[in-house]
Amino acid sequence: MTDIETTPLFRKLSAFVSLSEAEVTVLKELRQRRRTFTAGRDLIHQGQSDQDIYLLDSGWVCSYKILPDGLRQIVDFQIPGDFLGLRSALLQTSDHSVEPITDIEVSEVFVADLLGAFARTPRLATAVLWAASRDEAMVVEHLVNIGRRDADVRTAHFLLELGARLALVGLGSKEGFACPLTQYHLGDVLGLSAVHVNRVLRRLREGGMLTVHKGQVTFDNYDRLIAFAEFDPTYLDQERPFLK
Amino acid sequence: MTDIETTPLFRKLSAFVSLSEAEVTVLKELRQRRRTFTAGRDLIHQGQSDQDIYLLDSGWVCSYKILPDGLRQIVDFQIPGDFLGLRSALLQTSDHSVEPITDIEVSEVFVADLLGAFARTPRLATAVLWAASRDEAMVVEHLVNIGRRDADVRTAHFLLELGARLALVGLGSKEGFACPLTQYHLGDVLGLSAVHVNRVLRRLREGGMLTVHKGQVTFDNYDRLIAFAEFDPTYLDQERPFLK
DNA sequence: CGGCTATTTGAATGGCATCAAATTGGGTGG
DNA sequence: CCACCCAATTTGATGCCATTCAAATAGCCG
Repeated sequence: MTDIETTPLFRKLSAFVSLSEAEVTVLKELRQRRRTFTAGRDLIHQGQSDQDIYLLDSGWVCSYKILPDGLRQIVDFQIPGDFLGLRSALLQTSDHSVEPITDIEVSEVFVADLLGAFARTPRLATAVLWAASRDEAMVVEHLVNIGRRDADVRTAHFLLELGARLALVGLGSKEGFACPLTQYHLGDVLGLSAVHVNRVLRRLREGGMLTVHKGQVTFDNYDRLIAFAEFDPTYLDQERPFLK
Repeated sequence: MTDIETTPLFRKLSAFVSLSEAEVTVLKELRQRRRTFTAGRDLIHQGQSDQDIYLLDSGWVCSYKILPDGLRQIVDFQIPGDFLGLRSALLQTSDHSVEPITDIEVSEVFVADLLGAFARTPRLATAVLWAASRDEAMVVEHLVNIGRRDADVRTAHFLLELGARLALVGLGSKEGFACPLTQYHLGDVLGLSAVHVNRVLRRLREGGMLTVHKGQVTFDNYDRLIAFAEFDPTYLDQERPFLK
């Protein structure tokens, strides 16, 4: 296993709380078996109970819900350093499914171990609560996006936000980012049909704002794009650890 | 102050973890000044930083975001026992505003006290993490509702879910519940115009499913309604404490 | 009773979905 | 290396759901 201080989870939690030697050790011991999953095969099924928690080491996954009529809504994408199934474990039953978009590597974490770690190192519990709050803030922004913005602004805003998240872990910049999502994925996350996503992307491209092509999102004019999308670029910033 | 064991927060956390005598004492000591706010005046402003946390004792509030063009999206309603501003405090700046819908009573909780309580009684931290997960699950369900259901089903589903939440704290039943929301509130929470909400409510009424009148939501035919709304009535159930 | 807010209804517009079909491109096996 | 296949992308045509604008009615409070 690589040195923990370079892992995405450590980097993420460090943004909130300066972890002590002992806390890092606890964090390290949480990780059990390393596992890999292939793209497209669900890791967690809606309705499943008592499944384990995973920590995403590499690759992309999405959490989604399926409605009775087969429509799908993607709630969020997870990138390295994110927990998979933490909420499901706490609530004892999964309210959503989780599907790998690319092949992924995860570390298994046992629920009992995690709760034990919280008991022994409370600052870790607070740090995980912080991370959960950050996830919730992203879902909330997503909700507003779907509820109140039209398709063009919504799409631009979503891609900017995804780029900002990826930039935080070194996987993107103002130029753009590598993106394995299809137009079907984009439709399901944006609450649009894939056909309409295609038209939206064409308008954004012809407006000189962004291009999506061959697994690459390119911001052609970053400043015009953030103005158009009403995007707040400071949104995900976390400049200083909160808990000393 | 009333006996803590009858407070909504205690009832809620007890659904997840059996609290010890010592933990109850800590919970009791968290509550500082009791304050009241009048309907319509924001308690927390979008963009504000370093504000305190409140615990809602009575009344209804909503959390919302305002877009640059003035459109509003209500993210969630809070009812007694819910924290206000917990996420904002952890993230150090508020990504949303909070407005009382009715006159409300809150207890002030200092951030430092709460973090201190987590350090001394880790089970409390886990319980609050559980409560936060439950809140996130509700936001996720709301997201799916807006993203993928048409206006009629969306509205029916939302009112059923609100009724279920209220039933958990003794404020509603299969018959219906008292509801201070206007059609503007419903529009802003459902991502619809108030005018269209009116038409939707008429269709639901004429379909014999539910009636909204004079601050009262009445489920005229509960079974037909849950079938129509694709509502899972077990959704918020929490039958047994998870942490012994 | 007057004034305000919330509700209700109508008519016209438009954004997005749906259905259908053509085209592109990557991957695979012969 | 080419032929083929399948998935993803692209474009057109049509219809509907929800918005917007407008105005009337109902209900509540001072």
